[in-house]
Amino acid sequence: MPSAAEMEQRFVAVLVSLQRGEVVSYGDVAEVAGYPRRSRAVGRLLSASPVDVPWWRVVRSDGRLATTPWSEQAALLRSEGVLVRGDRVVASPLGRFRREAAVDG
DNA sequence: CAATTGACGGGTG
DNA sequence: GCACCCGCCAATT
Repeated sequence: MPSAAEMEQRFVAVLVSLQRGEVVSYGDVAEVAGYPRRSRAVGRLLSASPVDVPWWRVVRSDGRLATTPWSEQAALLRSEGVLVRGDRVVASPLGRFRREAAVDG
């Protein structure tokens, strides 16, 4: 059984692999890292932000940004070409881990 | 050790 | 959209 540190290390590996304009959900990061249903652990890692990772490319599974209306996240995403309306990501491919686009005007 | 707390996710009405 | 509900799991109290 991998330790919690190992798990977080895997999370980081996935996070740093995200490309510019690529958006994924917390659950996606956990699953791709090999730890399904560890979405909360991903959020906890980012809340601690112990490492240099593109945290702004991680949103909720429904496309909403972080719990609080962090204007910075929206700004960073827009700077990468991601369409953001209010606290929601729209017309985003949600990275290479999500096929659905939930495209809406 | 029990309860609470989150940058979560899905379901129901 | 809103209000609740439950499951989940590491850290904190």
